[in-house]
Amino acid sequence: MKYEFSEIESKWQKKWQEEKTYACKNGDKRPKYYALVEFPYPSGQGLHVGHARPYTAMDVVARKKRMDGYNVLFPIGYDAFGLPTENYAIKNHIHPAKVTHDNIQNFRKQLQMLGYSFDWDREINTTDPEYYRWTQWIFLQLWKKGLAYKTTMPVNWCTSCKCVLANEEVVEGVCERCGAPVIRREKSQWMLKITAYAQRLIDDLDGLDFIERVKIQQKNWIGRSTGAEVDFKTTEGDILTVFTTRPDTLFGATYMVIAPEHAYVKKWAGKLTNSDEVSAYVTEAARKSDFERTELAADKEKTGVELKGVRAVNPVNGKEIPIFISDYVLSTYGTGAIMAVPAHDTRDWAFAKKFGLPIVEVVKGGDVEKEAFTLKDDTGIMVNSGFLNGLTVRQAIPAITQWLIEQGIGHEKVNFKLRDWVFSRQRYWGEPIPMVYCEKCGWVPLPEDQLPLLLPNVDSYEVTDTGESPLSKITSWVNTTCPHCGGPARRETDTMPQWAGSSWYFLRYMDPHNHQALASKEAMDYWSPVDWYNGGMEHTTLHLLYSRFWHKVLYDIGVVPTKEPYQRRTSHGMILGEGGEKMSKSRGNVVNPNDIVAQYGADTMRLYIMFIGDFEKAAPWSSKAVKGCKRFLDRVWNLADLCTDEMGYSHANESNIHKTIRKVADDIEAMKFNTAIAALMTLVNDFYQNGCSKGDLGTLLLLLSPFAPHIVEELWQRLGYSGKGMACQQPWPTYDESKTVSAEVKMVVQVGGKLKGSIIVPVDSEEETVVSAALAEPKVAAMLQTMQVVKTIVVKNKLVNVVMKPKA
RNA sequence: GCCGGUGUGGCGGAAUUGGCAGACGCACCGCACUCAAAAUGCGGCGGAGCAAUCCGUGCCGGUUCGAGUCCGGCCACCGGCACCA
Repeated sequence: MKYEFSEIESKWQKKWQEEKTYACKNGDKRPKYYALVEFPYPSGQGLHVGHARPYTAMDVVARKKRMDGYNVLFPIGYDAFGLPTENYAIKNHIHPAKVTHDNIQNFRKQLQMLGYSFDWDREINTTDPEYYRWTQWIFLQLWKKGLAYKTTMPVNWCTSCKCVLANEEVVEGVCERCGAPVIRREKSQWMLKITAYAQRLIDDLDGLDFIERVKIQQKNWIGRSTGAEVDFKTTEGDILTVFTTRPDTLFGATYMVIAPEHAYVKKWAGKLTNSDEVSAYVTEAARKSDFERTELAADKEKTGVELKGVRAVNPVNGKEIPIFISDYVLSTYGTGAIMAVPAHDTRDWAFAKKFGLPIVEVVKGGDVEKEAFTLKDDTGIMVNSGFLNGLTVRQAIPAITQWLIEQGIGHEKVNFKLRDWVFSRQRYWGEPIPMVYCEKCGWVPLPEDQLPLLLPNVDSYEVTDTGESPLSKITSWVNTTCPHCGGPARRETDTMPQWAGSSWYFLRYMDPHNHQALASKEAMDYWSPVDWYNGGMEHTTLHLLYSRFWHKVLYDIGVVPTKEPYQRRTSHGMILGEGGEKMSKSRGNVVNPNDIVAQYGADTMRLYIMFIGDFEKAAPWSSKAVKGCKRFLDRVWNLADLCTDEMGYSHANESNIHKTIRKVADDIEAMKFNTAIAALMTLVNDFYQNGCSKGDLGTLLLLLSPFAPHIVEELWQRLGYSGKGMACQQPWPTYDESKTVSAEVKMVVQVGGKLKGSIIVPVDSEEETVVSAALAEPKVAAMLQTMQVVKTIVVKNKLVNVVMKPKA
């Protein structure tokens, strides 16, 4: 009897489809478990082995949880709005909806080919008007809460996509998606006020089971820092406010710097004696792309111009100090102005050295002529600082802050690096923003009963030269009436970014066919929160942060029952090409899951992708190693012919079976899928060694079923177990703790920590018994001719270490 | 520069919480089966040595009866942030 994987796999996949084996029910009495994977973008290339790793992992988890007795929600859908589809549509003159539809067909087929236990009745698609109706609805709620606003500001403009990007989408000055340079451009944009949630996005991480690196990366991205705002009087009689995290160094502030974009540059323009030089610098700074700025930042070469004719006054000592403009000060952070303390800040130090400005040491502990002394702890003592002298930095910060408050010129202040989310995209294939502009009433939201605002058909999806969305050309759609006053008005023509639909999709799965709400209250109460969400690290500061933000807003307006959407977040490593480099079309090292399934079957594919290595780390694909997994399944298959008819456990394997039941369960929970499979392989090797009964094999099949469900169902049926139902519907085997240990144990004998041999003793033997057995061990006994025992260390059931010294 | 992570055989990787380094798999070698090969089964497989033994988890030092694991100091690579005051 041969293992015909291809027939077996289609047989069971068909049965699962027909019987809806993996459908789950809202409100079921069993405890719920919500396992989530990041839904794919249905690209034309189809499913990639990079998808198979996290999807298989969570499928294993979902299948295991069902066997543990949970009502498991394990859904899938498609994040289908986005640029590649639109670009493909433009090139081939096919409607993006058609492209999307075809790609989804292909993805669905591939996902089913791998035997994933998704509940296919809950499949969603972000481009479906019944779906994006609620994406638009959420936007309206954000508007009502004052969290959506339109403003003109310099934005990141991708020169190739001809589209605005969020800060999160710009990587090293280039577009994250296409790699083209990003320039800054003034544009009127919809913005979402994620900054209003900055503190809560940090604080609420505490109660979550996110892997630590995700928490840290999110915290760094949000970038909270505590300091003070300080007002400096100027010779113009106005006030220049700065933000500093080092108010303790105020006595060392020998000059000030403001960003080239700072409003005061214009305000003081008339007073400046070097206005030509200043405006030249401002123009030059504005001209620089983000890429050039980033490049220059790398070598830290400082540039700047003094604003001659205007000076500021240091409030602690009354000294007049110069004011510079320089692009090392960012207009978007703090107040866009700083007090420069060259002795204790490396950037200010470099600038001061270049421009010959005074460096005044106010914290003793370094050599400020050589480099800035920046430690912010108790290492340094305040000097040259009047009433602060003698204090440590940590003591000086509250002291000076108190003084600033008393003087009425400053206060404590918290700042974040996080900026508001640029939400407009000048493209066709996205959710229309349901807003209307009326000359009389301003921006007016579409009434909720007019949702969904359908994406109109256009003749051409080409981007316009002016950088406006293709929608702007459809005048019949753009021109409308104001929902407020009934007068003529224009629709917003920008669409939402791809992150919109994915910010709430996990809620729709809970109740995907609801026409009254994004999901019913009952459904959300039952399923919330997602118990385990696995996804890529690349989404940590984008999707994961955005969806936490939206969820908190929905929580605040009473729509969702929990503060946080996801209880546990884990992340998988990348699958690399055979040589260890990234898989890419250009390198020609892409592995297509279809080929692996055709050659070895879905079960081998699943098993290998889980066995390949540590789930959290990158792992190179090996076409040779795949065979090892196929060989293992062949060995399992052949056991059906070798096993005895006995229904219980055969004695020789019993303790190993109990141990393996525990190990596989523990390893799945800890994402150690590779060692879970190794344990199953060991057990199979034992079966070959010691023989196995039908009962042994039945248990092995149940343990294997989350990983290789098709072969398991087939063997389960052939062994005659089908009266109990399918293997995937069985409870997880139980183990007996007492049977995981054998009656006797091998203990290691060491002398001075070096391995000398081993002894077999009954479990939990007394120390004296163990020690005398150890001393009788031949090698140890031989050593005792010339040595004497100093002491012995016994680790229960593990080892004996005898410490010796030469006989006197 | 800052934050996080990782360094273990020819390769992918194991090793509760300081207790037999190299589980499991790949590759390779040997044996059985075969006319032969493949497949399969069984065995071997860190290095040096005939052996007893010695050496071995990126490098240098330390703590400990005992260190891949803990501490101090380096090096290399990967990921994130990057003039955030």
